[in-house]
Amino acid sequence: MLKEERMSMILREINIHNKVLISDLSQKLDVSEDTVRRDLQELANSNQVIKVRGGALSKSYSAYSYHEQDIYAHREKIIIARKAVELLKDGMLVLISGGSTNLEIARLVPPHLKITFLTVSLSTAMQLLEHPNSDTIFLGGQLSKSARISVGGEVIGKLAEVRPDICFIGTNGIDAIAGITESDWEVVTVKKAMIQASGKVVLCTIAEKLNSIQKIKVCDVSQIDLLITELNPLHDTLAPYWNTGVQII
Amino acid sequence: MLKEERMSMILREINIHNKVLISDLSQKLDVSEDTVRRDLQELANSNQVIKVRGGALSKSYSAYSYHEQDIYAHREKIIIARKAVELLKDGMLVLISGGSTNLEIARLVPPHLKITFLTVSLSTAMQLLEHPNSDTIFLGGQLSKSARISVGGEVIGKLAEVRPDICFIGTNGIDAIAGITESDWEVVTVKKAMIQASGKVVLCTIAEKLNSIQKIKVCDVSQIDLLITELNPLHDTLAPYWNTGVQII
DNA sequence: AACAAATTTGCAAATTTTTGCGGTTTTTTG
DNA sequence: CAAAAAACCGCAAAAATTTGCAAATTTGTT
Repeated sequence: MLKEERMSMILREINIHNKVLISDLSQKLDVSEDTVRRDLQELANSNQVIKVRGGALSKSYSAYSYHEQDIYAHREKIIIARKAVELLKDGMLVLISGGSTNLEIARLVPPHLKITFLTVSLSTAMQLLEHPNSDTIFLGGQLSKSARISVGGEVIGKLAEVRPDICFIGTNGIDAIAGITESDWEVVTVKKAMIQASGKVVLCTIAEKLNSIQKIKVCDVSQIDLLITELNPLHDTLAPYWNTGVQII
Repeated sequence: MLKEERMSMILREINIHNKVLISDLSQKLDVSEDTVRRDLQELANSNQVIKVRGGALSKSYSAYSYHEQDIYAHREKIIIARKAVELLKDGMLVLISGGSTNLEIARLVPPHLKITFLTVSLSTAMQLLEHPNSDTIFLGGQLSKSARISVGGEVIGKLAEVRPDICFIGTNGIDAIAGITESDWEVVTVKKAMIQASGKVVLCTIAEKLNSIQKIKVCDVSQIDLLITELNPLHDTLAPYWNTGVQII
């Protein structure tokens, strides 16, 4: 294995877990702990990670995260993202929205895939730029301060011109009867347009959001093709959704 | 086997796998490791691959990329940004490009100002979102991995539809005779359009970049309205620009 | 076709970089 | 304070690169 390859695997590991242990890496990469230590030192020298005793931390974990609220329910979101990236295939046109779950998906896109991503989220776009083989297109427009995505007519217009194979959206509210609901009018408008545009709609959300209702409706559950949570599809919590026509994984 | 034939096979291999080992190639192509090494060196010199010890990596393999989080010449850039934000007035439509100097400007926009910003840079946009009173509009399009800005027809088209009061751009090369020059064709195209669109063009650059020339021309110095560096306008280094018609502060 | 010039290739020796390991020092933790 | 874990140090083996050079190959010209 090339040194740079090894170091990029370390970086990737740090991006995913926000931390690494020297002992883990040594085992996983099949090199001595000293080598891992030297690699981490080098990455720290070039300001790419933060070296700490026993391992290293993601820079974003300490420095950047003044926006991103310390990624709530990170573990669950990783489980969801792992399921989500399974759906990706070479050559796809993929629409991906904002939110921390989608950001996690962007992090976990397998490096070898060649995909064209469309996004409206600044942080998702930044993450996707790290991917070696994929193109990213940002659908521009007025930026929403709260959601940190572009909203308004400009985006809606663009969304009417594309036909993505698949679309990943998150949500703050989903209920078997009330459907998908949000609290921000502009965000709802964009999500509606995203759902309208896409061949297959995937909703990714932690189980906590199940059975919660917000003020503005995005769509019915039946308009979602696939629902991804961190739970087993047969878990009781998901029972209300078993007969809504949506596939659950 | 012809040399060019061999080198194109190497390139293909790199494009498929994102990396190659000299030992592998030597065996597969039935030439000595030295020959492969020289080939890779040549491909690296012409900027087609990234040479590393033991093999080479695809250029797009950004994992080992050095996106400098720590800002080079930060002190100087703050001086420049302080001068730049003096130009901002309530109600302006301001176009602002990427680069660390412009990011610094975005940081230092006085909180009370009500401004509408247009930008093509992800990091600048993120910074501008922190501003309490200003709106930010992102001009979307295909994102350039290296420059981390949107490029291509989509952006150029949008730029033709707006008429900002003022535009802040940075550069890697400025020379009194050669003009403003850059090394990335896509970036040059966007900057040209930005200059074309704007009422007043402000170039912000650290003195180190003065009198350096890159490969592709953006415009003549005379097309710039205002040049901002960290130096006193009467400093010797700026002498070549005194009679170019550009105002210096 | 022949031949000289220029380029390319392979080889071996010298050099540099990387890596693992044992011993020592420093830091953490109870 | 003492035991354990991690980091540091120096060294030697292994791997990769550089360099000089001669042989082989390609190119251009008559």
